[in-house]
Amino acid sequence: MLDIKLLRTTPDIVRENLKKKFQEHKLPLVDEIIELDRQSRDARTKADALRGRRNSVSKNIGVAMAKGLKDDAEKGKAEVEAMAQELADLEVLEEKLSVLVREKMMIIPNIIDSSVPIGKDDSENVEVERFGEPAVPSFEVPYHVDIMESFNGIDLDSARKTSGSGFYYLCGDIARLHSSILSYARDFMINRGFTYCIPPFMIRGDVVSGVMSFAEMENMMYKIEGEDLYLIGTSEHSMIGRFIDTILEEDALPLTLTSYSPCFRKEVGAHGIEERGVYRIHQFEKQEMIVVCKPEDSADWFVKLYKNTVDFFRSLDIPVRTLECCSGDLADLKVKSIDVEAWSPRQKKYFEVGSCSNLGEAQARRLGIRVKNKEKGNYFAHTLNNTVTAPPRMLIAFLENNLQADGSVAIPEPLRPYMGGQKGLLV
RNA sequence: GGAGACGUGGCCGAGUGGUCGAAGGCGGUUGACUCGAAAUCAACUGAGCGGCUUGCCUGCUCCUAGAGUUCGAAUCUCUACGUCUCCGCCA
Repeated sequence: MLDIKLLRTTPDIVRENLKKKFQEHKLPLVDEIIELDRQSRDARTKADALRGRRNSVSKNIGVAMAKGLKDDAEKGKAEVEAMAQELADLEVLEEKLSVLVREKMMIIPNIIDSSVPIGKDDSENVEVERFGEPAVPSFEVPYHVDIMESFNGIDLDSARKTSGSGFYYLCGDIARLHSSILSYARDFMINRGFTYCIPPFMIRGDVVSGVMSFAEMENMMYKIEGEDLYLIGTSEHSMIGRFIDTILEEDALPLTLTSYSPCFRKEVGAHGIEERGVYRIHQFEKQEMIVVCKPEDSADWFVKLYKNTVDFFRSLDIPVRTLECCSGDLADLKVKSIDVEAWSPRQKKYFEVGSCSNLGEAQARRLGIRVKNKEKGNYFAHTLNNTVTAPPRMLIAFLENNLQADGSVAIPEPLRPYMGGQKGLLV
């Protein structure tokens, strides 16, 4: 959500941005909003004047009553009553217009960063950089479920019976690997100065509607029957929700947080949920990073954030690349976004394992996350979020890249302490 | 789950129909004193939106939310939501 003042004063910036995002169909909205905003302020001004008059007359009635001047008091009452209908009508109009302006403003996308590549859809996303050699071994790399099964590490059949498709039992060393990766990811981020948090895994409806659009809510969130509670789709939901309607002290910034949570997603409309395996599932776990900072710092934090993920994967010998989201594929709330993709030696291509986003002030404006400042006045913070790692999907990359010719899986050095010192998993 | 209490500014807390946007305190900022923001004293210190004469100007809105009573509501009525305490249950 943009500042309406930006639209009032420099509508061309907003129009230009719409064109860059290939949303020409929204261009008429700009003038519509400007006109509605003008009407809205006009109604507001008139209503304010009437309310002001009512307030002062009412005060005088009090004074007159105290002095026992009955006639003066009655005269005042009559005057207020006379303007009551006009005020009531104006207030209805005021409400109607301001809701309309807000609704339409919600549809206007955030101004994208000047560095975002222009493109229509995900086919035009741009590879930024590769890290590590995307090697293809001489032997054939099996499907990840087969690798897991070779260690008796997964039971999808039972999960289907108990919970349906899109769920899994991880067992033995594979389950241990899953937990180890999360623990390592947690410590990795703590070592980089982030504060570790475990947030609520369920949140109330008003928080949900604050942090996502209605469509997302319908397609992603599981609701607890009979309660106003939803299972979180990512810890970002509860981590950002924590700051709704708060005014932060400037010197408390930046907030650099890393959070763990299970994540629950309905994945309505997403294809591939039926795919056998743990690529797209209803339940997974994730180590996340969240930054709340001053506007001038968010661009730097964006780079730092995705580099953390790159470094994390590289420390586990997994080749990755960064793929920048082009203008047309960028969600409306985002200023800039980059995916971290891991190399799949089996598919001989990269696949998404993390997503780093700079939301600018858009999220903060929606949620009322402000920073206290006497001179400049309070302002909206910038918010960013990024995945450290999200197993079990991450395990696909891990197993494929660390698989040896004999079917064993090497455990990279940093992970060994979390795996009881094992150097590898033997079949 | 049963019973009761309560929801006021960054925090604590007063306020039961009329200069109440709200006493007092804590915290914060600034100034004085000082070698020194240790102590003391003084002043200032909620948020949002609008107007113009852009001023330390002015108007409106906000005391959980919504509806109602009234000339006028933080204060009265209703509803919803939330929180706390005790009991029960439980890792």
